[in-house]
Amino acid sequence: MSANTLSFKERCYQILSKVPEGKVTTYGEIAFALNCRAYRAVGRAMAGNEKLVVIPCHRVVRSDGSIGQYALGSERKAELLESEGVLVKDRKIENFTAYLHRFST
DNA sequence: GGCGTGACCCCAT
DNA sequence: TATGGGGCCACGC
Repeated sequence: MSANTLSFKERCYQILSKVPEGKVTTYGEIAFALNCRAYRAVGRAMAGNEKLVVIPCHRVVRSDGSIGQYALGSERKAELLESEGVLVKDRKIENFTAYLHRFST
């Protein structure tokens, strides 16, 4: 219920918060977890993130395995992912599906 | 109240 | 395999 009172952005942050360190997720997965197809809206929610320090938005990548964009720059995002233990090759995640975290059991 | 944009995704060529 | 075009939802003006 309380989750329903949260805005779309807040829900995105909550789901993203469920992603453990060393793992990554995709915009589509987050949208799917919200029972919506608003993958665009998820990106917009992250783009306007003012909780950059609180929300690990750098763990969100594209379904292609590409890093995608980032508030501090895609390069910075890659550095953070590598720091998390995720192997990044040419701005793309190696075996990214292995690091992909699924919200459904 | 309506239009355009965006840290995207999928399909067809 | 790479490139282009269309479509989805939420937010700002």
